[in-house]
Amino acid sequence: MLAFYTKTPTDPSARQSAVRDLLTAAGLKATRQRMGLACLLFGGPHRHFTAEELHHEALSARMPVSLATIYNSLRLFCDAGLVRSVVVDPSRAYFDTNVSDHFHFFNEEDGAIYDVPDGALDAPVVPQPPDGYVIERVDVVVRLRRRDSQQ
Amino acid sequence: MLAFYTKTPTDPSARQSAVRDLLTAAGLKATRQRMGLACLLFGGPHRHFTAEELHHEALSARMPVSLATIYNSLRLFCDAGLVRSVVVDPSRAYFDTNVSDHFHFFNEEDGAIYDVPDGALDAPVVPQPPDGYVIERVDVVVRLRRRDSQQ
DNA sequence: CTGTGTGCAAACTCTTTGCATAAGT
DNA sequence: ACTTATGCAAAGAGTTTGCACACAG
Repeated sequence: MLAFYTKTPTDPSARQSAVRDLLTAAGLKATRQRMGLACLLFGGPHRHFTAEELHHEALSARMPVSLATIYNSLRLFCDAGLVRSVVVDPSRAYFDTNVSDHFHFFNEEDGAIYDVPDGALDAPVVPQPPDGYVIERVDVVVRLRRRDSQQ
Repeated sequence: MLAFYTKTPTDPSARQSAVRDLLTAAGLKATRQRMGLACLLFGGPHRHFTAEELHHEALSARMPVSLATIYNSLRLFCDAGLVRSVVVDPSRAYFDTNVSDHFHFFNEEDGAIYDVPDGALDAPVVPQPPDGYVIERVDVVVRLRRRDSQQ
């Protein structure tokens, strides 16, 4: 999938089939809606987004998709490892097209998420998990506030 | 507040007034419901809980409180620094009576939260925040899975 | 063709809010 | 007394689901 990012075809039809391959390789049927969403998500640089944002974006791009399908597709993409969820806000689900290990800045005031640049934050030393458990993932969220914001 | 934990009075009426002091010191009116909730939360060792759990617990302890009041009180306690929120699950708000800096294990399967023992995980080196922002907090969540659980 | 995905609307969960009543200082 | 908190029920957000129709393989 990384390859997809590093050499996304600019030719529309080649790109179309690259997206199709991406989906089928993940074991997903290449429906019109999923193709459209995958194009939006994987056609450019990595990004963070909510279901709602992706929905608006799809509608703006003249891809009629229902919000329910957005949620369904995102769950499938997540299970397939094409995107990952970012848990930063208890009231909204965020997603990230960058599924590699990395950490996040989160601005609670406007809901913006940025990647912490690689190396800016030492990978935490993984602690011993409780007996009988294995570590699935270590999430690090650096919560931000505008410097001039009062509390 | 730490003092409250290290020397919670066992004498009921002394304890009652310790809880009252805790609330008024935080600038909160000491109502019956808040006193009851504060007793449940701060009377023993530190704990993690959801609004729903606290509600059940209060009802079991014969303290009739509405769920709305639980939510209102938790928000106030949070603002007052008596408890902190733990963001681990996009569908539920968790709270923690331990407001000091520490990290969490989270078992997604049953929703259980444990503290990572101090020293088991190096405090991450705090990265340079984006211009104009200051770091409010660094959250670290170690997601767990049962060793024998398939995916 | 056959099975799966989609859209819509309605259900569902968690959380917040409005308003009349009750309680704290 | 005066002000603020409470309880209830209803509203509100975000997400999921059921079912009829449409579409991909």
